[in-house]
Formats: sequence, structure tokens, C-alpha cells
Amino acid sequence: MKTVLMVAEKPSLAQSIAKILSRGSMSSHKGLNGTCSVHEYTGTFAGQAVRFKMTSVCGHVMTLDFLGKYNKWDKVDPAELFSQAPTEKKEANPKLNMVKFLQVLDAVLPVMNQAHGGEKTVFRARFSSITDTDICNAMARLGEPDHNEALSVDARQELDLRIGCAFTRFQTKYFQGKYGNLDSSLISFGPCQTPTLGFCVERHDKIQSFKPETYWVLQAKVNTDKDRSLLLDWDRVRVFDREIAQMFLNMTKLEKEAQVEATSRKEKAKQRPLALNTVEMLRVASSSLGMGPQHAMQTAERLYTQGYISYPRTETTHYPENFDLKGPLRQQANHPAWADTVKRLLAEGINRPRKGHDAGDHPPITPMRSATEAELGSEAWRLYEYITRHFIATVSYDCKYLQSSISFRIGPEHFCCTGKTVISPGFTEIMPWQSVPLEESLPTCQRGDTFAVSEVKMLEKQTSPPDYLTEAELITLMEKHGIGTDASIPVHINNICQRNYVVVESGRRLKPTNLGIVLVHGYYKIDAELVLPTIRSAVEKQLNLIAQGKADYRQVLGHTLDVFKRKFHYFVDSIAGMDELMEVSFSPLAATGKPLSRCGKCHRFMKYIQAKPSRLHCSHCDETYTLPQNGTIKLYKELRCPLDDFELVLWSSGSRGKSYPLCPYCSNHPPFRDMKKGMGCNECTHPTCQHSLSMLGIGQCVECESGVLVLDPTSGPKWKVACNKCNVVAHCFENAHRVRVSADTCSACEAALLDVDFNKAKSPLPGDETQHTGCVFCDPIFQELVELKHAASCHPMHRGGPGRRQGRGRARGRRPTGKPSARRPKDKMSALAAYFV
DNA sequence: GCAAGGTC
Repeated sequence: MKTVLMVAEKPSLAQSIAKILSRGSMSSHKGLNGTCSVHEYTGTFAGQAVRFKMTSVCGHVMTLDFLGKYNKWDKVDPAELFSQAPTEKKEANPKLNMVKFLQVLDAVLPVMNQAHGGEKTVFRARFSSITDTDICNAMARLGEPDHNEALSVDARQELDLRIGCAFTRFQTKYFQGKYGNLDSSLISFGPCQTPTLGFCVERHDKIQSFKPETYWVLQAKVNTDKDRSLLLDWDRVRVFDREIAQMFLNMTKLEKEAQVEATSRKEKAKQRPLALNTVEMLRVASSSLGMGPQHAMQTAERLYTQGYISYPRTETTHYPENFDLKGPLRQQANHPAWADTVKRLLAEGINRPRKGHDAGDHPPITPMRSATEAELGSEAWRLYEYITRHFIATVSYDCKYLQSSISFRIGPEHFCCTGKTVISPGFTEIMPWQSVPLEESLPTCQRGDTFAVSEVKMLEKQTSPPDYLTEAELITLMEKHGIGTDASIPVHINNICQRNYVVVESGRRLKPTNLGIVLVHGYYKIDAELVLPTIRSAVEKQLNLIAQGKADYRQVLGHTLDVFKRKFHYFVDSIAGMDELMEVSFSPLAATGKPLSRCGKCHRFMKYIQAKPSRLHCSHCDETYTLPQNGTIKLYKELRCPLDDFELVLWSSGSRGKSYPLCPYCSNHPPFRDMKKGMGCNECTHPTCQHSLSMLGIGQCVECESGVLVLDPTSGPKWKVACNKCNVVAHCFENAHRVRVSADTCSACEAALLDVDFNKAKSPLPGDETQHTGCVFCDPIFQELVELKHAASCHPMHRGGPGRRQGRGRARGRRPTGKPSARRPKDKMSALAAYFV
């Protein structure tokens, strides 16, 4: 039997499609990467009985990047990134082993192509919803893969990469080389993030340039009953001339009666909501739940993987034709929060949902199973509750209310008042925040009736500026201008926050920082297209032409790159224009920071710049030395590096983390071949320096491949031994007053022996011993005094819970022998000579 | 260290 291999775009789709096509009779097993499954079943294909193997990829298989050597910022002119720098396709997620996985399943491909000589063997199914009819129709009308669509995607990828990286590198290097308080580790630029920032700054500018204007309003009150009065709105709404307003006031004030000119009563409806898609969910999450888009998306993702809601990334607001609305509704029939509403809907019949937009991706977001707050936790519950209420609302009835209004005349001026009374609340019962506000009902009257005027007064008011953009408004703007997609909108918003271009204020409003404002104003000054949303859509148009086969991939790519290369050169030549704005808000490097440690070249104090990216700046030599981020920096006892005479500094990630000394010069200009930029003394292979790996290294890390456990000489009296690569930290010899790494090694495991001195009173050593030399891994006395831990880290990624091999003394390690760096050289001076570059 | 866009 022949095999038909089918590949969907993600695991969940493979499963649901296989289920449909096999009518539920497939057998499934995990693929070799543990993420993608293979679903197998027998069926017919092109009239033959075949074995189907259905699997999927998982996001993009390949990604685009520059060749390695073009990723060295100090060695490559960003202008080269437009054409000279070659790009390569890399596996987007090497851990998934996607390419190998597909190759295994695809092992038949060469055979396929040969055996069928010329006959087509690769097809593409096109469908717009995951329903039986759609999927079966797609299988009956298989098309060919569209090469043009692929080219269009490739072109977008290459444009975004080249343009984004060129501008980002140039800006970052230029401004970080001049200013010391930008407080952003990266001055990034991108075709989506920059217009996103642009929207926020545009609103800021409107607020700044806003000039309040005074206006005047007439307000009249009439008596409708003995003790009730009615407030009337002026038909002219407001006037901006005080004297004119005064004139109207004088004319109406003379009148004692208000005459009813007309009354009306209209039945109106407030429409039930459209089915829920991603951006609407994100808007409501931000504006009503106070939950940022990134966080909301993560929460939704969790609800989805746990089976509480349907797939949360969709642009569609229309339920597929045969979508089962009653099933999910029935599941909610006993929910304590909305059982009554749901039961009534089921008994009296649900309403037909409104016709929304079918984007052809996934069905709208709906609850998949009933859940309570206790089960989900408060954050996830709030989102789930909203999704569920929204779903119920889509099958509820419109809210119906009566809008009545009365028009009055007082002298020559016209006034009116309106009131709403709810006829049937419809969906607002399940979405109470949408309900029509309760208002006092209007008196019943008819044309010609009169009411006594109790008061007419003139109010002085001022126009007020708009407020900063809310996240919800920003999402709407992005959606309207085609900036980003449902899945990437939260990422772009997050980006401009992380880069410190905007900050989230109360009410989730986005207030641009000085940096964000200066950047956008600078783009406006030099080349407004760099920040306007129109440029993205213009490029998108070209890319669509490629996809439709109406434009040539090479030509579009070449032309667009050429345009942006010119823009880039013009930007670089005109950067002084942006710089003028920078100067106003930021301080030059030389005027920033506090004196900390001495430069090895001029022996003057260098200044420590704490703002991101933290670094040391020598204003005399005009040199900047970057420091490790996410930690604190102190002077290290005025000790100096034996190689360059720079004063060492001590980096620390906090009392529960690790710390190590580093030489500012070596860290930026590695002295030995086997050292990389950013390394501290704990990775330095200097054979004799007392701070080096060679002198303080003990043995191989118990967890990671390449790390070495190094004694932290500053950690006493709670001594620590920390890996110089990963987060492993061993706490040891508490209260020892001296710990030294001995020149001798353990005969069993080759680790360096430690020489430990205790005070008499606090010594944990057996007998009355105060001194002991031994191996931390093998010595039975030391094993009791060593505890392995992970350093408290700023990166949750690396936190990874307790170590697999946690526990006293179980950690076995050899003094590393694979690399010359960690071996104790026999002839120190000759080894030193050999290490120098 | 950089873009955007997929999914996990």
C-alpha cells in the first residue's frame, strides 16, 4: 500500500484534520521531537487505497539571519546589511529538530519523485475552516504549492531583517556612543514597532499642542411635578463667545414657561456582540480587566492548552455554518455564575449570531468546558469569565430600549431632553457592563404642553486635551493600519515598553518617554516615512503582487532594498537633526555616571554609568567599556588586573546569586584566544593571576557541559563556589574565616583541593580541628559542609527549579581536563607566554 | 545585541 504524507502547519490542526478525514479512526503517536504527533489511518487517495500519515510542523521551520561574521557589530558597517551581507536560512527552532523529523517521514520523497517520473506528487490543500465539509472539499480539490506565495514571504523576511538590523545597529551605536542616560539597552527600529511608537507619540504631541478653549453652555431646568425637575440640554450645545452666550441667556431668562414642541418615542436596539477574535479579546483584557496584551495572550494560551477555550489566535468573528453553538452553551448550564441565563436561553431558544468576518483562519474564541475560579486561579478566571460571557452574549438577543425625547422652546431658544428605558435587557444581562444606564423616566406630555421654568443659567467650561493612548486604542490603530498581526501585536507593544520608549501608566495608557518622543520627532525631521504607518502598507502591497504572480520577486526585493538603502544613507547623513533633539533631553557620556574605578591607560577615574546599558566610561581616553547587565557593580578592593593595570570591579547578581570580579578592559578585549567578550575573571585563563579561573577553579560543573566551579573569594563568611557558565552555586563552609584553592588535586576525581580554616569556636570539623584540606566532591568531612543550589537569577528562563542532582556530596566532578584553560600549568610563565594573543 | 512572524 502506498503512503500519503500530509503536513499541517501546527500540531493541533494535524490532529483535528486527521480526526475529520479518518472519521475518528486514526492511531496517533508522538514524533521524534516530542511536540509533533503522527496520526495514521487508511483511506483512499486518487482512487487507490493508501496509508495516510498526518503530521505537522510547529511554527516556521526556517528563519533568516546574516552569516555569522556579519553579526559582529563593531566589525560591520550597517550599510553593508542592505546588499553585501549574505543571509542564510537556519532552522528556526533547532530543539524541535523539525528538518530531521520531516526527513524521516519524507524518506520516501526521492522514491516518490523517481517512481512517478514527472507525475505530480506534492499538493496543497486549501481550506478556510476546520469543518468536515471544508476539509473534505479541500481534499477533493487539491492544488499545487504556490511558489509565488512562498517568495512573497521570503521577500518580507529579508526586507524586515536587513532594514531593521541596519537601522537598529546604526542608531544604537551612534547614540549609545554619545549619551549616558538613554536607559535603553537597544535603540531598535522596525517596520512595525516604529509606527507603533509613532501612534503613541502622535497622541503625546496632540496633548502638548492642545490649547484649552473656553466655551459657554446654557442649561435650563423645568418643573415637571411638585418636587421634581428636569434638566434640559441646549440645542446649540455650546458657543465660544461669551457675549453671544450672555445674549441668549438674557433672552431665555425672561421666559417663565417652556413649551413642548414635539415628543418622540423610538424603540432602539443595542446589538449583541460579534463572535470574539484575538484583537477584541486583547482590547477588552486591557481596558476592562487591566491585563496587558502580552499577559492576556499568555493567559489565553494556557487556557487553550488546558482545554478551557478554543484556539486563541484568530481574526475571524464569524461562526462557521455548522458550528455547534448549543454544545458549548449546554456545558455552561450549571455554572454558578450564569446558570439562569444559559438555562433560559436553552429553553427559549438561542438567537442566531450576527454575521461577522470570516478571515479563513480559526473559528472565534469560545469556551470549551465549564470552569470555576477555584479551578483556574483569579487571573485566568477573569479572562475565562469574559470569554464565556462574551460567547453567551453572541447567542443572546439584542438589548431593546425605548428612547423618548421631548423638544422644548424657551423664548427663542430650543432645548431638549432624552431618556432611555429598557424594554428587554437581552445580552446585557450576561454582559452587565454593557447595559443601558438607568435614567429617570421622562414625563408624559404632548405638543403644546407647558412646564414652569425653574432656572436658566450659563455655565463656563473649557475644552480639555485628549488623554494618552490606551492600549486598547493602540491595538485598534494597529489593526486599522495593518501593523502586525493578531499574534504579533502584543509583541510590538511589549517591544516599545521594553526599549523604554513608552511606559504603561494607570488605566493602561501608554505614555512615551523622552527617548521615544525624541526618536519619533527625529524621524519626522529627517524622513517621516520611517515612522508613518503608510510605508508598511506600501511594502505590503508590493509583496502581495509577488504572491499574485504580478510582480517579480527579485525586482521587488531589489528595488525596495535600494529605496531603503538610500533612506538609510540619508538618515545617517542627517543624524545631526535627531542629535539636536537628543542633546536637549540627554547628557553626554562624559557628564554621566559616578567615578568608580581607575582606567589602566591614564589612571584617571572612569565613571560608572548605571542606566542601561551599564558601562564604564573614561572621559580622558574617550573609551567605553560595557559591563555585564542585570546586576550590581562595585569596586573590588582597588585590585588591579596584572595584564592591563585596570582596576577590577565586582559584579554581583544579589546576595542569593553569584558574584565575580572582572577587568573592564579584558572583558571588552579578551586577552587570550579561548576567551570571549563579556567574560569575568572567573573565566580568565591567566595562569598566575590570583583572581583567575586557573587559580580559583575547582572542578567541572555538576550540571552543565562546559562550566567550571570557581571559588567566589568575596563570598565569606557564607562561602560560595559558583559555576562560571550556568547558575549552579554551592554554598559551603559557613563561618570559615579563610578558604583557599590549593595547588594539589584530588587523587580520585582530579578536582582542586580546598584549604579551609575555621575559628575555634565555630568549627564544624571533628575533634578540635580548625583546619582541613580536602576535595569538595570526595572528602567525607567536606561533603557534609557543601550544599548545591541554583543561583537566584533575574531570568526566569534559567531558574529551572532545583537541580536534578541536588543533594550533598552527590556531586562528582573532575577538575576539567578537556581544555588547557583549566589545567594547572606546570611551568606557569611559559604557559602564560603561550596564552597571549 | 538587531526585524517580523509563526508556535510552543
